[in-house]
Amino acid sequence: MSKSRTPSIKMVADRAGVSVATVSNVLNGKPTVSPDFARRVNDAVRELGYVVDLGASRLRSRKAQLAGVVVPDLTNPMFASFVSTLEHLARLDDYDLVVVSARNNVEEEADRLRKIRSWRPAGLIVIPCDGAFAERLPNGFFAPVVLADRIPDAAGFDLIAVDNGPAAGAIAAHLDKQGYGDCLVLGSSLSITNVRERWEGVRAAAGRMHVEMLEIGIDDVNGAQRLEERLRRRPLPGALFSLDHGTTLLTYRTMAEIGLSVPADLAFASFDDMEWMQLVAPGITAVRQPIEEMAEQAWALLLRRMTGSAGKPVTRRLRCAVEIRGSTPRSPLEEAGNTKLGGEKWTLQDEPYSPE
Amino acid sequence: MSKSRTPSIKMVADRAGVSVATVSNVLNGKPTVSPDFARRVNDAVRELGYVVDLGASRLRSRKAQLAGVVVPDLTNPMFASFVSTLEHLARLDDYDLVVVSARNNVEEEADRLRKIRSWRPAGLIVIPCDGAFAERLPNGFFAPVVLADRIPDAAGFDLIAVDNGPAAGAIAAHLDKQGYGDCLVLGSSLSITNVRERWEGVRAAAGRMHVEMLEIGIDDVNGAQRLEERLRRRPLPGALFSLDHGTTLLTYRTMAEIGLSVPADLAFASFDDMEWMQLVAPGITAVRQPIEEMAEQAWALLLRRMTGSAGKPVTRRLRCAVEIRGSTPRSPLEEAGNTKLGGEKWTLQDEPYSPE
DNA sequence: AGCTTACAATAAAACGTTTCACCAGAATTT
DNA sequence: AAATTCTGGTGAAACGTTTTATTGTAAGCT
Repeated sequence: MSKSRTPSIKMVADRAGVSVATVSNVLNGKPTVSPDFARRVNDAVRELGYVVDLGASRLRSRKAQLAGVVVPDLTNPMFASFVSTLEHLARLDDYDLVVVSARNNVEEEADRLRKIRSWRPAGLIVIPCDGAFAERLPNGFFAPVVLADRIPDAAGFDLIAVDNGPAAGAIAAHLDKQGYGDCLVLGSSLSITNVRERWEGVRAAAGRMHVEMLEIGIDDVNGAQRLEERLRRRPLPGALFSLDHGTTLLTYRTMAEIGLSVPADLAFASFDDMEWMQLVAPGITAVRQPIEEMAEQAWALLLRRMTGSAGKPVTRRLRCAVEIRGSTPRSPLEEAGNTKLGGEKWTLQDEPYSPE
Repeated sequence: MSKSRTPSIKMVADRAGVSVATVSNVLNGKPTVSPDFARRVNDAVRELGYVVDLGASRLRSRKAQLAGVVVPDLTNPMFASFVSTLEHLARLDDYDLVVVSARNNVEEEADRLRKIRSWRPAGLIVIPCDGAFAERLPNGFFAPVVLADRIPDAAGFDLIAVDNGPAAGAIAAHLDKQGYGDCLVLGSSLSITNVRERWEGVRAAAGRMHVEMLEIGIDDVNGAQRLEERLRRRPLPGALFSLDHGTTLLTYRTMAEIGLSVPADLAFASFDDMEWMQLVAPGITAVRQPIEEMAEQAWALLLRRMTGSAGKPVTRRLRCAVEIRGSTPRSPLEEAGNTKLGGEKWTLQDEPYSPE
């Protein structure tokens, strides 16, 4: 047997009896090649099972067709579906994607960003771990960067996000209108800009309802304990509003462990709508983010930037939908048993949102 | 301003006043370099913000330090956490990962496999879409391949999977022992080898319980309709056992829409334990797969193969845990109200499993 | 018939690295 | 002091491509 290696363009050229340049021309669809030669090359390619070496190809041609994606956590279903959509879109435009997760860790994110430069991507889509993203971006990074979902402290970035404030405000207004006197707002950390925006949205729209915020961190045992203590103290708040996915999970589990029941003991709403929230009874009132659309817009924008469109940084806010379900019934004191699955769907009206 | 480009090793060499070779030696920690020169090089690297070009580096050194990962669907939480674990492990061993999703599509998987060769990975970890994986692996592929989770029809692959048969059998035995007379087993498709193994495990362990299988496909409206029709027909089966995540989701939602209640109308169990299954009331009896361990074993095995360990293909079966919860109470006819959240945990005994 | 144009194919340079062979000088041995 | 071995450093080749410039040949024009 021949000492087989993965075949190179040279081996193809030899086998087809042509020059390397001709093989390259055929493979890249250059028009100046006769049908006869093209056939011979294609045959050789097929017989050898040749595929181009991306590294070498990119090195020489200096065109990347490669984008990097950095997300805080792949196991979060929101981000997973964000990545999955991006992957699909990128493929349609003939781009490759290098995806990395920061595992909810700021230093790891910085590390990944440094590392991803080695790939020489033509652009980057990043969902940053927190607002201080700008500090972690390597200084000599030239490729365009589009941020998504989470809002950076510093200006000057392209940004595709959702209207956190108004959407959270819609939930607060809903709770207020239903007659809840006070609402305990829960979130991982106000250092995450989204959580901050949501909390501010709640305060702005709370009306007569008294609101209060409790930060419980990410995977933080102390935070979890503070939450449990609060839920064991009496009187309970009339409603709970959890501002992010991780917090919602923890809160809901804690309530179950303590034996609190929704909505009899308190109402419950969540930012981030997950699949199971319409499977539990009663369904959980939640803000649903247009995650696929976010991916689409982010990709479209990055693609424009990668193909040379200059211009001022763009900020776009996408509109969330609010799903009203059984966990926040009209009047918590009088009728506490509306456990109908699912619920009416209420969409934010189309009012313009102007960031900053 | 200088016409800045992303800095190359040559620019570093110029700035440090040394040769390119020396820069390379410093960067790769070659011992034969004086502290003084090393410092100068490191300074220049820092000032320029230089990072190596992975493509060029790999091209010349011919050592890849790169592995590919192909999963059927990133939005499936199981696979997402599989990938996330792999990513972490790979980083610890200084490997890069290229992750792609086949989006539950056999042709797309074939396409991705072809494409991923262009990266010249040193190895591949694949969770195949179905058993016919071998046909889709490009013929001239030399790097080692480790399959995970799903069992291929053809032999000759390294494989890390779970003990589908025994685990599913344990659920069937449990249902039988609880006195359910018949069980409708649901799954996406028997063309997925896991589903087949599980179904066979059920049949082998069903005892006196009558079992029947219904395939409902993946995102298949006809299948969904067949399921709904069956659930509207009377008499209902005593128990439902769903063999994969997607099917569980669909089934549970359909039951809710029809107005069937668990476990009053029928018992319900699932292969694949998801977070929400202990959040709903009653909790859902489920088989929990050791997904992180699967990733660990797959990586360890691939790493061995990539670093030259030859030898016969290895098959390893990991043991699943069975979580008994309120959805499959002891006696469905007499006591139909045990809706306690959570439940006792039952682990498979440590009997050897031989996959021939 | 001569002279330009157009075409098809190729040789060779280049991309950013790593590695190999080599070299000058210092340190050691004889 | 001459001969040898180390030592720390460098020039140039090589990796697998794409691209540019160049060649040889056939066709089109006076």
